[in-house]
Amino acid sequence: MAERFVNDYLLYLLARASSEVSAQFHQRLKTHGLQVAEWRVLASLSDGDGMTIGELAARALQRQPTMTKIITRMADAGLVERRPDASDRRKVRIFITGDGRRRVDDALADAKAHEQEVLADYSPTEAAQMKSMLRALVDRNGASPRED
Amino acid sequence: MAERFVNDYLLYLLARASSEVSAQFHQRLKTHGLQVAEWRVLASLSDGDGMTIGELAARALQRQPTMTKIITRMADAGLVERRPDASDRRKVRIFITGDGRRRVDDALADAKAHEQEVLADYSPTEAAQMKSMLRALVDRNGASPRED
DNA sequence: CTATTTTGTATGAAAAGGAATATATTTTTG
DNA sequence: CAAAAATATATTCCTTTTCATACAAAATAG
Repeated sequence: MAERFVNDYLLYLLARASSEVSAQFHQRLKTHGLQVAEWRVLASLSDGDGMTIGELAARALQRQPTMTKIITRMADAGLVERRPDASDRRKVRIFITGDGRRRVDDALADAKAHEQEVLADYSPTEAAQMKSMLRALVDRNGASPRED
Repeated sequence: MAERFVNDYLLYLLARASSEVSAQFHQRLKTHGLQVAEWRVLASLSDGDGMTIGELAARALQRQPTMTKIITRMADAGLVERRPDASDRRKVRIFITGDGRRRVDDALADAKAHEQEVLADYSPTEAAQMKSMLRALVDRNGASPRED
C-alpha cells in the first residue's frame, strides 16, 4: 500500500491519534456504564457545574441542537438537571445530579489513570511539550463555534 | 469557569485540536463539492487504489458497515467503483473513477496548501516533531480495528 | 476431505446527528 | 420606548451511523 499522502498529513495524524487513543478509553467507559456523549458532558460539568447548553456544546465539541438532545436524554436518565437561569430566561443551566456525580467520579479517576498509561512512554518534558503543542494548535486555529 | 480537568486532559486536547483544525478544512471541502466522508475515502484511495472495504474503513477511521454504506453512496454518485477480488471472492476492491479522480485532485492540492498554512506558525523542525509525536501515539496505541 | 471457525461484506431496525428554522427572550438602535 | 437585531434553546425533518446479525467464502482442525 502506498500511504504517501495520508500518513504524512497533519489532519489525518491528528484525527487518527485522537481516534486510537480515545478508543482505548471508550472501552473502559463501558465498565462505568457511561456512553461517550454522557462522559463528555459529565466530565465538562465536573469542571464547572451549571454551564449553559451552548457552553456545554462548545466544550464537548458538539453542535447546539445535538447538545439539547443529549441533555434531554441525560435528564431523562437522571444524570443531569435543567434549571432556568434566573437573570436570563433564554438560558438553561445544567447541573449534575447526585446520581450523575456518583457515576462520573470513578470514570474521572479512570481517565486520569489511562492518561498516565498513555503518557508513561514519554518523559514529563515530552508530555508537557505534546500538550502545549496541542494547545497551541487549538489556540491558533480558532474558537470556531463548531462549524464542523 | 473552572476548566481544571478537561483543559489539561490529553484526550480532550487531541480531540479538540483535531476538531478545530479539521473544521477549517471541511469548510474548504464544500468548495470542491465533496462531503467529508467522500473526501476521506478519495484521499485514502489516492494513496493506493483498489483497497478493500475493510482496509478503507480502517484507513478512514470508520466502522465497516458504515464504510459499506459510504461506498454504496459514492458508487451511486459515480465517484468510485466496486470490483470483486479475483482470488478471494469475499473481498470487494474499490477504485476511483475518472470522475472521482477529477473531483479529488483539487481537494488534494487544497489540503496540502491548508496544511502549509496551519504549519506556517511552526519551524520545520517543530512541525516534524509534532508529526512524529502523533505518529508515536498512533503506533503505541494500537491498530485497534475501530473499537470506536 | 468434512466440519468448524474465521474472515469480509452486507443488511435492517433503531439511535444519533445535521441543517434549517421556530420560538422566546434580551439587546441594541434610532 | 418601539422596532429591529441578536442570542439561547428547542424542534422538525432528513440523512447518516451504529449494533447486531446474516450471509458467503476461505482457512483451519480433526
